[in-house]
Amino acid sequence: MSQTTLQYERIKAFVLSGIEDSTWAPGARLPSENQLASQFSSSRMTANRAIKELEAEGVVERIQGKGTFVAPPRPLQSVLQIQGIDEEVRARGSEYSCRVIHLKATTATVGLGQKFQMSVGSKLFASSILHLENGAPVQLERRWVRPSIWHDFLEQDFSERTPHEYLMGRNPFTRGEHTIEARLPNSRDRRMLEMGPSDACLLIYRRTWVRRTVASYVQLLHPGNRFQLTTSMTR
Amino acid sequence: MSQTTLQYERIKAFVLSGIEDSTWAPGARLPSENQLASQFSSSRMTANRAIKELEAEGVVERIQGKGTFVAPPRPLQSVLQIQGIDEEVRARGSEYSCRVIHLKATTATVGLGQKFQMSVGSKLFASSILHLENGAPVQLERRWVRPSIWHDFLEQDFSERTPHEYLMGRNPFTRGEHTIEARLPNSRDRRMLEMGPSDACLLIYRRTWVRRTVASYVQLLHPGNRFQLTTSMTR
DNA sequence: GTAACTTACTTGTATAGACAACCCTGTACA
DNA sequence: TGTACAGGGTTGTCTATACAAGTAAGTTAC
Repeated sequence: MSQTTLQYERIKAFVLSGIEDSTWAPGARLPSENQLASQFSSSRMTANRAIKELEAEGVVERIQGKGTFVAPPRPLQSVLQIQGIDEEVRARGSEYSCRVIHLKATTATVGLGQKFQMSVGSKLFASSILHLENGAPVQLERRWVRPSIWHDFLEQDFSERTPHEYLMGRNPFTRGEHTIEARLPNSRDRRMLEMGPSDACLLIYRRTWVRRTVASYVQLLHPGNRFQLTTSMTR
Repeated sequence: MSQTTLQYERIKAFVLSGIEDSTWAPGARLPSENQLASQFSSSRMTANRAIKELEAEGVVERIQGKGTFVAPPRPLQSVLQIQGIDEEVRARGSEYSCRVIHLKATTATVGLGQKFQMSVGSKLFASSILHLENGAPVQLERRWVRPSIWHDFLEQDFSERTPHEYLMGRNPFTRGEHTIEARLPNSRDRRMLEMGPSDACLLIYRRTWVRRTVASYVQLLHPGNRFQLTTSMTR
């Protein structure tokens, strides 16, 4: 083993380059573990590790008894990182501030009851916060949380620490779901976000789970001319 | 090995359940491979496999010479699958149809030149297609592609096969980037999408790369009341 | 002709052992 | 006092082997 590079890395690189330069097209069968092992004078376990990692990376597919095949190209997946609006604003080099509109206990309406999978009238905590970038509103956040998960939600000072930060610190979400749509704001929200009469809103709904229970539901309202969502795609 | 479940799966389950019920908190040190191996009367390689898979799944972190530790919770990532609008419509059980507005050669404006990283006036192919769900417009697609990558773009019949399908079949994207915003449509687009005067648009810009060159740029215009983007989040 | 069996090859799992690379701590030495 | 070293524990890589399980094709028996 006087090789400077690792054995399994060399085998991975060999297979990968063969796929890159189309020596093996998608669906084509690759050399077996034994063939690779003898070609690189390694043990089968080392070839196995190399190919198994390529499988985990989605590059190849393996079928017991048949062989290893180049995986077909998969659809692109777009990833958008969910971080706090305050970090996002500061990351752009802008000054962040916020105004707490209200913070109170309330009861579940029909819509909220469905979202939380709880009966109408159950207790919920609600908050409404306006987030500003250099003094201009960029997000109106309406949030409902399940009291049993964050019982001291109402005692927080959200002008110091955003709800997002507080919730994540206490009980990190384990799952979430987004819905994004565009619409015109009602007159109250338009005034709040200081939007012109012909500006549209980007509206994001986010529902999060802690383990198996719905933990929070958020509506994020953005002025369309001052906010953009960007994501990047990879396979 | 008369166990019905696999050894490495049993070890993984053991460690995972310990993390789930907070026996080991984030940052805590897990038993070493040798300890796990003797506890499960397996070989160290089997314990190694179990823990290495947990590392690949992001559950634990390993430091050579020190040990294995419970990984801190990472930010949620939201994934939205990019598929053709036709598949999306059909997946909802609706009838898909489309109208090709135009399909022609054109030249790069200042904006397009920047997007494609090419000089103003360079040749580009352009298409404009209206996608309908049960006869109602759901997406107005304006697309520009680099001729050198898809030289027979203009000869395609996009009423038969969508541009997305054609492009992916010929030269699958290797990278992409999205921008999402909300705005009111101009009167021409509003007519085209059969939208009411108070309906907003969800506007998605998508730029894609094939290897290192910008390959296509798309504007997707959706009527806000007939279209929603949904995504799910995982760690 | 067809069904059952055999054989060869594939991947999947597991073992026992070896040495390397790295971290930490305690100890001996200057 | 401070530095160098040794030892023991940890993960990282690799070997050689074994058997199980699945696929495919050929062969035999009926």
